[in-house]
Parts: sequence; structure tokens; C-alpha cells
Amino acid sequence: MASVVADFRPETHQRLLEAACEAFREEGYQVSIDRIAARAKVARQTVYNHFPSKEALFAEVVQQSIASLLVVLDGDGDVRTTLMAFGDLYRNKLLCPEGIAIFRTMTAEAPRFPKLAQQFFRQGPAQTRKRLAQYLKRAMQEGRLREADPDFAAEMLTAMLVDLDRLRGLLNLETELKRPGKTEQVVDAFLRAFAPE
Amino acid sequence: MASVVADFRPETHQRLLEAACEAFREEGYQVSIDRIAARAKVARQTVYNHFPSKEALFAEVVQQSIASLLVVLDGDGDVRTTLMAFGDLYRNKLLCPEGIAIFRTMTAEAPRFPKLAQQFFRQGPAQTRKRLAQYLKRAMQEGRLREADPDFAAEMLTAMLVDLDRLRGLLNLETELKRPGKTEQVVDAFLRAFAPE
DNA sequence: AAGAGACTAGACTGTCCAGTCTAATTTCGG
DNA sequence: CCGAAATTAGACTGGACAGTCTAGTCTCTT
Repeated sequence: MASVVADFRPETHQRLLEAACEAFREEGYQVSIDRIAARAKVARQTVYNHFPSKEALFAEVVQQSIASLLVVLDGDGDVRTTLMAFGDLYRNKLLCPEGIAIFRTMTAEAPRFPKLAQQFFRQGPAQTRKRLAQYLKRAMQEGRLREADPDFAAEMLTAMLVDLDRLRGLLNLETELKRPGKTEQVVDAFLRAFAPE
Repeated sequence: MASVVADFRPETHQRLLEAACEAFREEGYQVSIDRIAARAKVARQTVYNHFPSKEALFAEVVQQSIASLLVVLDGDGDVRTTLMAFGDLYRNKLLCPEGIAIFRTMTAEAPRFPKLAQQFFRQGPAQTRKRLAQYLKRAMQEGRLREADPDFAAEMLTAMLVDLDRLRGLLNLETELKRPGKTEQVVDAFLRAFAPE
């Protein structure tokens, strides 16, 4: 019952998925199947050969998109260097046009697809925060940060990194989304709050 | 040309506006005029007597909603007390179901109504942050906080207060939206980062 | 080269919706 | 109480869209 294993032409399937991904991102779930088909240079019936319904296509696209929003950090170097690298990566992934658009589509459609939204949260943002918290916990145990709730600390850092700039992006205010010094400013503020006593 | 001053029955107009506000909040811009009319217990034609188009009705509703998201702080007492009061109010206004729903609708429709989105940002979130920054600036000048960019500090505090919980609300994860200790935890972390040296 | 099955083009159905129009009914000020 | 204007119910237009169906074309595999 899982995935129908019909042997579609892989290149067609790929083109369709990519077109659907872009279309849902840029125009939301309400984009028409015709527009997706046109973007993929594919007949409408082909869409329905590959997916039983628009909902199913959307679900597949969301699955694929989750991975692109995962931000992992690697714990080389000192804490400040590690968090700076994480912060830059986090901001780049979430504040680029694609990151903003995925956020917009997911939050707009969450009431219609609550299961999908939950899965998105758990495998995306929650996962990112969990790994960051693991790193922070170790740093706390080694005395490189003060003892505190690592989940809370991770929540604070990620919030500080993107909250307002994401709102700007969501509301289409293109201004200063990429001020390079921002990550440093945030990490320094975070380190003041969580420095060893 | 501005607003047509026809003397509609005020009670009808009010009922219509409230119904439209709830409808747009709960179902997004795509809610049908018929549903809004039904909710207001009003004929569809009456909607078009009061507003020239769906867009115009939406614009009016957004105008009215902006005020409900403004959070002002009053600067009595010490810094911690003031920020705690602000934090509780800010969280309550933005994380309640209505606050979440307005955020969802605004960000979802920003591509279609960029002017409206810009106005919303300036008169809502930007205004709130600006007033907070003014307070923080004074506190810095009085030596009750360390000298720093007050706009940046305001951005950090507001981000820390709601970022993750707002995402939870947007994605329909009802869990723990109202942990009472959260504001205190955030304000304390903020004060560590911006305490006098 | 032949056949199976993927792909295509386009017609078609049923539904929903924004906005208009009309003809009746209600309400309210004078 | 009367008349102007607001309100109402419902029909109607035109367009969009999800999903189905069909008949024909293309493309791999054997």
C-alpha cells in the first residue's frame, strides 16, 4: 500500500517533484495542478499518474523539503567559533528566499494538514534545536558555559538568530536580510547570557 | 474618494466587520464572501453595499487588527519588573489563538498584499519594538543596563519571548503554550546579557 | 521491430466563488 | 404615517480548478 512501484520515467518524476516543490513554495498550496504540470513540462494526467491527488503530491514535497531545513553543527574549535559557524549556517538556511517560502507555506497550511505540520516540526526545527542543545549541554559540563537548561539555551540562541529577520522576509520587506555582522552580535549576546559565572 | 460616507446601519456594519475579522483570521483570505455574510447574519449584497470588493474588506479588517497586536510597556518600578510585565503582556497578546491566527493570515497573504504587509509591520511589530527600545535606551543611560544598541537589545528580547512558542502555535502544536515561568526565565537570561558590566 | 506501458492533449463534469442585478421587504427619520 | 434608503433573498454570469476519461503518440525493453 505504501508507494506504488510503477516504473515511471525517473527523469519525469524528478522534474515533476522539483516543479511542485517550487510551485508550492512560491504560490502556496492553492497553486493549481495545471500550473505545476506546465512548470514541469508535463501533461496534467501525468501528475495524476504519479500521485493519486494534490494532497499526496503536497505531502511528498513537504517530506523532501524537511531535510533542506535541517541545520547541523559540528563541534570543533572553541564555543564561540562553533556557535558562529552554526549561526551563519542557520541564518543562511532559514532566511534565504526558499527558507522563508517554506516557512510561509507550512504555517499557512498547518490547519489543513496538522499531521504534516507536526512531522515537519519534529524532523526539522525540533531536531535542529535538539542537536544544538546536546552540544550546549556538553559545553556546560566542561565548564565552557554556565550550567543551565540546555534546551532553553538552544531555544534562545535560535530565536535570537532569526526571529525579526524572518518576519521581515515573510512580510516581503527585503531590507538588510544579510547584514554580515548580525550573527556575531547575536552570538556575543548569547555568550554573555550563558558565560560561566 | 476616500471612504464612502453612506449612512449604513452602524450595528450591521459592526457585525459585518467582526464576522469578517474572525473569518479571515480563522480561515485565511480564501474564506468566501458567503461564509462571512452568513457569520455576520447579513445578506451577501449587504457586504458589497458596505465594501466595494473582498480586497477592500480585507484591508479594513487588517487595519483594525493592527492595533490589537500593539504592546506598550509602562516604565514604573525597576527594570526587571518592567520587563516582566512587558514580557507577560507580549506573550499573551502574540501567543493567544487570535494573535497566532493574525500572524498566519498576514504572512500567508503578504505576497498578494505587499503594501498592507508593510503597513502592518510598521504600525505593529516595529512600533512595539521601537517603544521597547526607547525604554531600554533610557535604562542604559541611567546605568541600569550596560551600554549597547537599544534596537538590537529590543530585538533580542522580543525574539526570546515568543519565537519557538509562536512556531508551535502556527503549526498547531497546542502543547505548553502557557508555561507561566517562561517569561521570567527569558527576562533573566536577557538581563544577564545586558546587565551593567 | 513490436508491444507494453508511460506520456500527451484536450474535452468534460461538478463544484465553488467573486461580483452583479433585481425585486421585494424592512427600518428609520421627519 | 410616509418615503427614502438600507437590507434581503435569490438568480445569474463568468471564471477557476480538482479530478476523470479517452484516444492517440512516444519510448523503452526485449
